[in-house]
Amino acid sequence: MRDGTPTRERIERKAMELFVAKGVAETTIRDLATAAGVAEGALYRHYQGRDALIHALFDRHYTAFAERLRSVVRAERGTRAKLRAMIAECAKVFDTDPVLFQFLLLVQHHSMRRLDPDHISPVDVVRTVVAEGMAAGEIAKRDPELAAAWVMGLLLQPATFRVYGRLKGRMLPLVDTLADACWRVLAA
Amino acid sequence: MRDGTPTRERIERKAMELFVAKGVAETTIRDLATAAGVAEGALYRHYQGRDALIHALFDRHYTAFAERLRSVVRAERGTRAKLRAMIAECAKVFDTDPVLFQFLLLVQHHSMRRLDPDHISPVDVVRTVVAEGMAAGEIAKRDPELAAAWVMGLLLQPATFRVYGRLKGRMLPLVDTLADACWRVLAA
Amino acid sequence: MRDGTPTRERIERKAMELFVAKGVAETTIRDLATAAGVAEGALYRHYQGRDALIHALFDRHYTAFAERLRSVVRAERGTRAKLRAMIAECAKVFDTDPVLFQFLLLVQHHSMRRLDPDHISPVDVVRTVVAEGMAAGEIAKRDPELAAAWVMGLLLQPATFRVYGRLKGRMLPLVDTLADACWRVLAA
Amino acid sequence: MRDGTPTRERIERKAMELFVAKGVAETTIRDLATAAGVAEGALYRHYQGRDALIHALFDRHYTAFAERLRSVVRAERGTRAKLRAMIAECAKVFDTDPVLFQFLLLVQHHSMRRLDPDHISPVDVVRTVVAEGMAAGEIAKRDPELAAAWVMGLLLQPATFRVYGRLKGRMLPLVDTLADACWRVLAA
DNA sequence: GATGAATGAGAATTCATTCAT
DNA sequence: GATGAATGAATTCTCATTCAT
Repeated sequence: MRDGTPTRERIERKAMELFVAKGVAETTIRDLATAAGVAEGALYRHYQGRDALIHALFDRHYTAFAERLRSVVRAERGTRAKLRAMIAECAKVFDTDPVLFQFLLLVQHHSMRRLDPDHISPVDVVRTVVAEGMAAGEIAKRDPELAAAWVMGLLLQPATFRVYGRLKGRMLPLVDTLADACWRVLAA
Repeated sequence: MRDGTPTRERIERKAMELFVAKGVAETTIRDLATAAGVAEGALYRHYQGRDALIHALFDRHYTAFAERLRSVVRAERGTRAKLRAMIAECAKVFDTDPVLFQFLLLVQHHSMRRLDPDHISPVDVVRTVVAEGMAAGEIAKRDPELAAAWVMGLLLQPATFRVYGRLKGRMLPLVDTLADACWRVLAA
Repeated sequence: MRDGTPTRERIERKAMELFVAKGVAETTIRDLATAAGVAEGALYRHYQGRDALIHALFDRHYTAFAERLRSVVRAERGTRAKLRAMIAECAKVFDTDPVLFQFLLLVQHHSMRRLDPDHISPVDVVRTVVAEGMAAGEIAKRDPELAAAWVMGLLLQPATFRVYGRLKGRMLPLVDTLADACWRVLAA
Repeated sequence: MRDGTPTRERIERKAMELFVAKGVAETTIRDLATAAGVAEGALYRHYQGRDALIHALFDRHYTAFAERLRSVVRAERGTRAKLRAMIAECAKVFDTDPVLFQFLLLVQHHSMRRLDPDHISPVDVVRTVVAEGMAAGEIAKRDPELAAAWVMGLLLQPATFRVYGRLKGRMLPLVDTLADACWRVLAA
């Protein structure tokens, strides 16, 4: 332990930072080892190989994030409140740990195709909320996949703009604005 | 010319297909040469190197696509009609040439970050339309970047879902649905 | 071509020499490349990888040697003459190209298990000769595999002793001695 | 002691098995540690390093085996009986402990080449027996190294065929057959 | 004595690019 | 313009050995 953090954790944190900063394909084992302050070979005690490390990282955080969403959703009553809670949770992550948020954004382009199918994904959580909202007559009936896509698009595209600098400032103050936009799109 | 198509065009077409199918970073010169039916060295007749090929490809199509959007927008009067026209144009590209659509809007690569700043981008076109709509009082006044992000999110996220198989069918029949959604989000 | 020999041939010749001199497992790609006078990467244009190179080399020479044996056997009439011809051929190889002979000796410890089963092996040639000799009543009837093992043992063990320096001199002068020994063991 | 066997013995037994099964060069310290049920570092308590382990293992058993041969030889009178006794002893080892037999006589490794010169080897025992047989006029006079090679070849090649599955069954029933073959080859 | 994470020196492999033909 | 062998610099991965616990 170079700085008190267990090696494995340090590797994963630095890996996430590098993946976000340079891209997954552009980050080498050497980059990871240097950033984590260990020898290259040390990574192979913790992961089978580069791909395994990447996959483990995506899998774990993607699932953990889905659980977080599910948890905040469960704490609310009514579709609108649930949507708002999800958006607030995302905004909180974005503002508190932008690296994690951006890392999760990368998922689409990498692991999505080969994620453990029995793990739930954030998309599933959104989909469930809107599907239940339709069943309850709170929002208009349509393909729940499309509705879920809209919710995600209304949230993720602004986040992406923020990442690329087109939008400034934190996301948390935008929560109500974003939630309202979702509601206008979905409402019955 | 192996099949009547000039070499350069064949290279670019196959390159785009590979970039979309495997990712830009994962596609090697050898892959490109094999797919295009030429020797590896031949690529260097046409481009300075790998990066130059990627950049040329992206730059050309990205700008052309922006021009197409600008052109359909110019043909319409009124923000709602302009938005619908842009969405229809995107849907047309998505259905006719999904490879091009993914290459331009969904595939991650470095070229996205370092576009020639004097070239307009599709995002700029969208931004201009919503900004003008706000100025004309047709849609609610807010940060035009945010509004542009919403329009793009409402379009691109469903497209992404289609690519990954969560949504089925073509995009063209969805045009009105998508345009309506945009309108609900933006309208004054 | 560094010395007029095509690269691929040069690689294979040097590889054989190194495998015999240092052992297969102890010979690195770098060793091979250096000996052949090419860059390490160049090997990968000719072989998929290290294992493929080794396998190709064994496979080719083992099969070629079996063909040589079959050919000299076909030219003779009578089991005794056939045996003598095989032994003479082996001795000739041993004296002319000791590296090749030793390389073939290595086969047992490597590729034997995974040789292409439709290729004939030197062992098969020997086995066929003794089996036909038994059928013709020229040599005693017994398990042809055992008889073949004996013939090979009487030949290969002296060869091995020569390699390790326990026996001196060339093999060719020993041909009649070896053939007689075989005959004493096998004869009816 | 994981299973009652002292650690050191367990390591050596498992090492021998792995060396025979995968080859000496192909067996890693990790393989050895895993098979023996100890940590990698623990091996260094017992041996200076990998090579020392291999050497110790080979040296000890090779010498012990030579002693066994010498002992059975001493118990017999007459060259024919001595040869038969050696062959029987080998067959017994082959049938009882095939791993040991293969490790000593069939597996290729460097230790074979750098044996302590003051230790006798099984080959020396054979050589002595045939040399004495020649001196006693019991077998034909010729190069004793060649005669020793023949004896070993007539024994080891069938053993090799058994290992690779060309011959079936145990070696012990073959003892007389093998001894007779040796005798036919060597006899005056 | 034992553990297993960590090291560091290779080893195999990949790949953009060059160049003789 | 075209070819594909060759280069050489990275890159991933392996593994004997060390060392703090």
